Amino acid sequence: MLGPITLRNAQPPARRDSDPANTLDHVDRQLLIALTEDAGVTNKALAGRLGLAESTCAYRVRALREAGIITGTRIQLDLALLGYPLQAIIMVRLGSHTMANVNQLYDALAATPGVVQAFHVAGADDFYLHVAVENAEALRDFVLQHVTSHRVVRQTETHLVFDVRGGAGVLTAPPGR
Amino acid sequence: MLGPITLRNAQPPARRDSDPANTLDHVDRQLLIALTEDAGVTNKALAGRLGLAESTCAYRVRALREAGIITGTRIQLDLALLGYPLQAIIMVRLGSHTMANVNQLYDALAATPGVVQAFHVAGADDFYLHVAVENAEALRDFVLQHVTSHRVVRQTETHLVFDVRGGAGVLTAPPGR
DNA sequence: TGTGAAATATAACGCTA
DNA sequence: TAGCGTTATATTTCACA
Repeated sequence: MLGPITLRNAQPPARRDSDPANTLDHVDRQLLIALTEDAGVTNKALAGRLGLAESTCAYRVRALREAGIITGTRIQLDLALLGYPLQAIIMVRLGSHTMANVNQLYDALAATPGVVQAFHVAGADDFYLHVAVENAEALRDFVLQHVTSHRVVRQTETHLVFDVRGGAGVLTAPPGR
Repeated sequence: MLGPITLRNAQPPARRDSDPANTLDHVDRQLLIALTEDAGVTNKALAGRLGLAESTCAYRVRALREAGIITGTRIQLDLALLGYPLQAIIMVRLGSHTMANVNQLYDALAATPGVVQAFHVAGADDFYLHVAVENAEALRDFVLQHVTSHRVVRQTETHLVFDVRGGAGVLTAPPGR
């Protein structure tokens, strides 16, 4: 695996400071695309796929991590197999929008078990919560116990999720190239 | 890295068939939590953290993959650093809901560059698209060129995303244990 | 970019409880 | 059946040319 990196002598990331996107060349882009499809690919396979030397490939991936472009790697779980087959988007609207209220609630909601992702958004609603639960009853309990129980929450709206898909992402069509 | 696996003789996943969630023991749970935090952790470190033998640790992770609980690993990208600092949720409502219409549009939207995630939902709206774009102009163009350009799309509503966070996930509080 | 050597990870095996 | 330790193989990492 292209694991944690500690650079000792070289200083690769200097190049992507002020305008990172424009310093990403075609090879970097291809690397990111390949790694987005499967982060578990070995350096050898990755190098072979792009026609790079293994040493070069490892170096560039390391540089992408150092530059902060790649922020980490996550596993993907089958939530249904884990016993949480029901997903929903819960839209949360506050009654009071002081900075403290908003931030505290955001922290609390994101830390609530069952929350897969939390969006802080502009507009009439304040947060969208993507949650996964065991069943309809658990969903009701989730909203009552962990969302509307917060004083600042004025209103919620729960939308059942039939399906979620990872999208194409941003890397398929180079922006300025 | 706990990479792609090709089992040759052993058949580990037999145990989690009919009721997978209930066969997940505490060790599996801890493994998934650790891997969710950082999928790039080495097997050695993972084994050490949980107090398992390395061989056992590797075996269990492999079994989780074989069972389909772990469906893959993805890298996380800093979208802003990549030149896409603006994120939005676009709610999409159709005018006609034939199965073919819905599925075709879902496919098309998910495959559109810039789409990070696509939700197919119940209710008045049909899809929520989480998108990342270069700037406000690109967002407008995205909606006009890639969403409302589809005939079946009756209405869209775009909500700016201030911030997204990964939530606590489903694994922090064991369900039946 | 390539090479080689050391460190590490993985897969497979046999043994134990 | 699950866990452990060992071995052989594969892979990564790092230093140097």
